[in-house]
Amino acid sequence: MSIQETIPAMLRSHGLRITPQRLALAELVLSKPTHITARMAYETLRESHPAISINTIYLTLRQFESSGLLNHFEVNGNTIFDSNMAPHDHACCNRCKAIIDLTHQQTVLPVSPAALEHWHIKREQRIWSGLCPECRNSHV
Amino acid sequence: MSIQETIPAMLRSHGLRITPQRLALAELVLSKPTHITARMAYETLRESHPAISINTIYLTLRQFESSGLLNHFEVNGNTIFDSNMAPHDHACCNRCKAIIDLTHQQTVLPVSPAALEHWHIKREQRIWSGLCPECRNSHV
DNA sequence: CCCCTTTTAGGAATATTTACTATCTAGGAA
DNA sequence: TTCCTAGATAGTAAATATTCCTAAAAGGGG
Repeated sequence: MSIQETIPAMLRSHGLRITPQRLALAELVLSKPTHITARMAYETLRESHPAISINTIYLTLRQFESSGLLNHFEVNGNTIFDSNMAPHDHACCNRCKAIIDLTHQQTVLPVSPAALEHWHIKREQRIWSGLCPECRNSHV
Repeated sequence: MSIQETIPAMLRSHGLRITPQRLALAELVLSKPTHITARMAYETLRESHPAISINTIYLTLRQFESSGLLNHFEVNGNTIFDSNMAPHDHACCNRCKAIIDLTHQQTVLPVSPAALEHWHIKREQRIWSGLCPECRNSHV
């Protein structure tokens, strides 16, 4: 999300109508860098929008992604939607499922390999997986 | 799969009993570097083992992975089992779903970031996604 | 305020993966 | 070789995730 751009303005600038459901979902996931599943978003939004449908959640998340407002990745059987659009990588704990961001300064610059020169690459993702410090220390 | 090691010997050395189902699956996925889904393995093995259960496929693939004979990754909604145990990365076409291997010589050496120094990292994966040359050129 | 197009909710369909369980079998022991 | 037991399998059902379909509702430009 661009600095100083309101959520309604952001939706409008991507040609998306302002609806209560869309606004609520955008505020939940787009107002700050967030990792969330469709199910988690659904459970959260049901508190304020009891009639909201999970179908709408999926549809709207896909729209946000097509509009370049979100990315998603899949790990440990979950589809995670990520509103941090700055280039970064992830580390995932296989036990507690925690996911942390790693900036490219923390890793190394990604280099598109020569073997992909005729591809049209949209995205590069890197995932480190294993046990986070807490899970590593709690009994194996 | 170690060079010159037979499939039965490989199963035995990992404490896995030799059964017709397990042998067939091992020959399908472990005898050469392979990308395969559980469903694809099931459909293939049904030809030679009509009564085989997809349950067995899932169970056995998980056993192979626990034994260090396989890895898996998730992309485009599919869980891909990969018997190439040499360090490598992947490129996936979002349209035709093709998946190619990229050796680390083709990319850059992965470096475990300092932020992960207290983690117990088991695996690092990198996925480039977009359109492969063929899909890129066929009409958008 | 009207109208058209988009959006939504809800139900159903599909696909994937796991759980449960009774039966079967591989392979070591006798 | 035969017996025995732990491990393996098939089948069914269940849990979960995701998409499809459709009628009804609603946003927002004119």
